[in-house]
Amino acid sequence: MSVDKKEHIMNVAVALFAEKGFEGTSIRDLAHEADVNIAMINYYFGSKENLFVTLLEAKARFMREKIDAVQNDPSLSELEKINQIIDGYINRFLSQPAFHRVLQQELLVTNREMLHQNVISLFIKNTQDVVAIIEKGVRKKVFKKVDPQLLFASIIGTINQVMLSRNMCNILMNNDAQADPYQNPELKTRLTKHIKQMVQDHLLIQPALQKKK
Amino acid sequence: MSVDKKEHIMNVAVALFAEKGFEGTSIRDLAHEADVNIAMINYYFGSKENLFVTLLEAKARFMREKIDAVQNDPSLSELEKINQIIDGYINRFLSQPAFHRVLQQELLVTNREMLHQNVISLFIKNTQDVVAIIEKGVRKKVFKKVDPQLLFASIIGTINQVMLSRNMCNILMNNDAQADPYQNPELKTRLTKHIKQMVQDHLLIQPALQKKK
DNA sequence: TTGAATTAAACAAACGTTTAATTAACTTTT
DNA sequence: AAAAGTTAATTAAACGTTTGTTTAATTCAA
Repeated sequence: MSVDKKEHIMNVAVALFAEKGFEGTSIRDLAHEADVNIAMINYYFGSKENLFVTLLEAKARFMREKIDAVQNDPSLSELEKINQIIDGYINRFLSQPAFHRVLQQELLVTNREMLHQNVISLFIKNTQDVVAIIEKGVRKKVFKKVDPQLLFASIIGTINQVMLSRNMCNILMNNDAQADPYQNPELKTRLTKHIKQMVQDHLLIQPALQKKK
Repeated sequence: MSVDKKEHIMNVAVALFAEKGFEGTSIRDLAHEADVNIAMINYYFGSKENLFVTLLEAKARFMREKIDAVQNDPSLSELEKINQIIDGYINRFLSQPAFHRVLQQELLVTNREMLHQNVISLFIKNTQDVVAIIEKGVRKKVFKKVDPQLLFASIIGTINQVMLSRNMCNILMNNDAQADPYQNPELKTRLTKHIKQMVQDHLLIQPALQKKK
């Protein structure tokens, strides 16, 4: 019963933080939206900031699995690994747009230093892993000599750009303004196809291979 | 005297909003940091929200020039136009990191609807123009059949990704943690080279042309 | 002397948090 | 199995701050 309620509060909190930001969301808002007493939030989480940290830690665990699995699979070529990582990111980001929004906000705002560092450390490991895969491909001469860090930035940045604003995404996708683009399976299809094609064009030495679709 | 002071307040406001967010910055903070009386902010701008709008409108004017100029230049090829637009975005974003951060925050937070719409409308026109250039290149068969909207998202998204967090950018660039990466000319060089190369690889039909560096 | 610029002080409202009292849910004792 | 005891969950109310904004008085410049 108590665990359910805690989780319920956290889910409402993600939605509100995503919409209004951390500072913009009051505990009274949150309590009202979650239909619990104001005091319950401090009772469960100690403080508003602690609720945020708890929330981050709980959700962030699900973020590392894919890359770990891909990295240690010897049967995959470097390009296949990159492609699977692209799939992984698209799936993860699109399936939790509210949480993703909260993370992005925390990256942009630098005055809550501890939270900021927490979020950044989530990204560092992933960056290093992906960069390592690209560099291996370059050494093997299956990839051109690219800028691995910035190519990673392009992959993530493309998805992030689409996730920046529901409104802007609808304009990009030619949807009507009220729609939720992240529920639309076409977005995932287009995103996946575009990013993979772009990365492949940029990485592969023999363009002939590209035709083997 | 009064114009100088107004501008001074706006400059301090951009810096504070960028660091702490709009809700996270109090008028007292701002007044103290700008070394003016608390009442002066409402005296000049009417309200905190109005200060924000004024700030947006004042800074956003500088954002449209480049694309307008490029778009109507008949001497440029489509690829040259794209390349110049890439230069334009990189220069603009890197030269005003604080303001850029404020814009991004406003895109992520959706509860101040009017401001949100204001920021979005800045991007729409640019998106449409760039998409039109790409589509023209595709019709002329100098470009492959790409996804113009998402390619634009990749260009902007790559720069945005690097601008997300000073801290994360330093990790990407192998700088020490305290440095200001946006002052480092190497970032601009790397970004420009990477994005242009990637876009070119993705767009151009004849890969032989790429070697003509 | 008139109007704008500037100030310190005060305003109500909203903020995160805490308190003290009450209810609910188990444990232990009889 | 009922009663007593114990801990946890929940509540309304209040706490002291801080918030954005306004007022009324004062200084400054033309």
